[in-house]
Amino acid sequence: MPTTRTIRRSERLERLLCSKLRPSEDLVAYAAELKTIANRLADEELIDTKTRLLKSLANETRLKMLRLLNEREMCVCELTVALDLTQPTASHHLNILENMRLIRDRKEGKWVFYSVSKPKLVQSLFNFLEFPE
Amino acid sequence: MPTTRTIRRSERLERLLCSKLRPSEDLVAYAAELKTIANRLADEELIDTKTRLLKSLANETRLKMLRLLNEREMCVCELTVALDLTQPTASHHLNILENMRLIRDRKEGKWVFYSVSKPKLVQSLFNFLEFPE
DNA sequence: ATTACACATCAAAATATTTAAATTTATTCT
DNA sequence: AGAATAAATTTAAATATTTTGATGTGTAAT
Repeated sequence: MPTTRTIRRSERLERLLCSKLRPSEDLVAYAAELKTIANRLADEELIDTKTRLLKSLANETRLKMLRLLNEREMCVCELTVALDLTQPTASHHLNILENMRLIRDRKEGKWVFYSVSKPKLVQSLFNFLEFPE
Repeated sequence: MPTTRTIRRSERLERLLCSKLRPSEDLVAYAAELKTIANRLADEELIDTKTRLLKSLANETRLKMLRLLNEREMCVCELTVALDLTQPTASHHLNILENMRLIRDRKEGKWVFYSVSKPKLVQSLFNFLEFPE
């Protein structure tokens, strides 16, 4: 059953159609069309995957880490010095990047060295970020 | 004056240098080198700008909106129907995208129509997001 | 002028993210 | 085996983001 909100949205859409700013005159058909476009362009699973990728990147510390690791492999203690972080904070952010498979780790003795695991994907990100204007 | 945390970080870095896993043997010089690399690759202003851009994109609703608006101009009430949102929620997210200049608005009577304002930048984003693997 | 309306804005609650002290785990060295 | 130690994990507090009901603003129709 439709909620009050849904009804209110339909009423607004209907008044938009009455205004002739849109070709359609059939409220139900037009609402269905809008939802269909949304589903076609942005299916839930794809959007979820892409949003999680963007969320993992949308953080100053993680973006800096990715730039550093794109330059060369570093262990956690090097990253804490380079970026002025506590060790748990560094580990937390590294874990988020690693979960998204953007970086990988290599253990050597007591140290854990991180590096970019998908250089082409990371380059594609930097290309986007450097987009002019 | 250095904090306890800074001292602890330096001690770890010193032990890393003792392990010979890194060419440098000079703690102070190596710490300075790490910070220099960080600053060169990721100056604060650039990182802040890029992080704000990524944050504006790292949300399911806003990513869906951008895909829809990339297809065609829509007014707020169309977006609320397409994406099943309340009107204030839609306005809130549109405002965030508009603040980042990703979309723009055009007023017609009582309606406000939004569209992508930087198609090439948006295309560059979608290229990155569609990156294989 | 009054009313209706589309959308913006405010305010408060719900939810998610970030941070770091404390602790645990796993490795090395003696 | 025991001590030292790099990093991971846990936990809780601080901070930021998201959501929506209520209200404000500007436009258009009567």
